[in-house]
Amino acid sequence: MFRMEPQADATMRASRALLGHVARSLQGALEHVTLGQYRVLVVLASRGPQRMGELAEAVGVHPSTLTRTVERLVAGGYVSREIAEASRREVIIGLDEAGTALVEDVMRRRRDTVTATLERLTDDERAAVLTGMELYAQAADEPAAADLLTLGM
Amino acid sequence: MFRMEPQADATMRASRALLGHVARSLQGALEHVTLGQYRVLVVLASRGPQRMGELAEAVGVHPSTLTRTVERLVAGGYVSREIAEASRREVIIGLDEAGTALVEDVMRRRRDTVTATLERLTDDERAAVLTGMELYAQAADEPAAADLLTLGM
DNA sequence: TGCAACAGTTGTCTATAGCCAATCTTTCGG
DNA sequence: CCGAAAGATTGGCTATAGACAACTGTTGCA
Repeated sequence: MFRMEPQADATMRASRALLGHVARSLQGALEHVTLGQYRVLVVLASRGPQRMGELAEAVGVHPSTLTRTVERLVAGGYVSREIAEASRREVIIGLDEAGTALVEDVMRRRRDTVTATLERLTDDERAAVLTGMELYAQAADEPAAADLLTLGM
Repeated sequence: MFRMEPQADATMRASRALLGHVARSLQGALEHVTLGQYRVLVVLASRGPQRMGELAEAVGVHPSTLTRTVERLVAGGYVSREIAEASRREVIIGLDEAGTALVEDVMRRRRDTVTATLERLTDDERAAVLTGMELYAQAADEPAAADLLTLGM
């Protein structure tokens, strides 16, 4: 029977580092929108335009709550809000320019930080990181979208 | 000139997986306290008892905001609040039982998820993950506490 | 001893988030 | 073509967070 602790420890340490990078990438965005609002943007970025109902379901809030949140996002130019062609009682929310830019900016920052970290390593080390990260990512369950949303991914 | 993208991609994927694990570990706690309140608990867990002023500074909020937040945490039995022996104008906040339990529970869940992920790998693969994670953790700047707090780490 | 600086709290205000119930419009089925 | 169901919004309420200004009590120093 082997001991899991050393690996788990190393992974927890690396997770702290990675999460520090994730967190830092979010800081800028959180000066413009709240975490809850950012979560809406992330859903739209990954799933494309959505009906209010789907969106509320995806984000996990009451439809009436989403109405107000979307109201603020529209006011900020982050999302667009239009009546569906097919059915006039449905309302479709989509990412607008500011929203797209915000999400892309966060991703770019995150990626830059990761890249900067990797650049401190030698080629061999970098290859080892690649292998380790790929294995971990594969072994992990596909992270439930709902889980990630908690933290605005 | 080499291409950084593959490594950065893999690392971003792994970060999503890890972040999913972090988020899931937080879900339970967020049924009891808000993310902001949890951040206070995390600071206390990592730095030990603090003065109100230090704590407000660490969490990055106005002292008056912290007064109210601490009020709620005391009411929930998460933290203790007592006047400093040395100076009666200072107030020391410390983790109480419920607070300690909450933070430990989150950490335990997180660790369990990581461990479960690693258990799906062979010994060799696990060793490769260990190596990769350690290299990345070393190369990363020590994550600024302030950054981690954004996500309640 | 007396005053200035320090540490926190309290009062007041604004913004966001969250829910439920009620309402309005639209769509769909009989 | 009429009533029920669907989709979203509005009104009303509570809780949290956040800031600033004003205030209270405590230290420390001159």
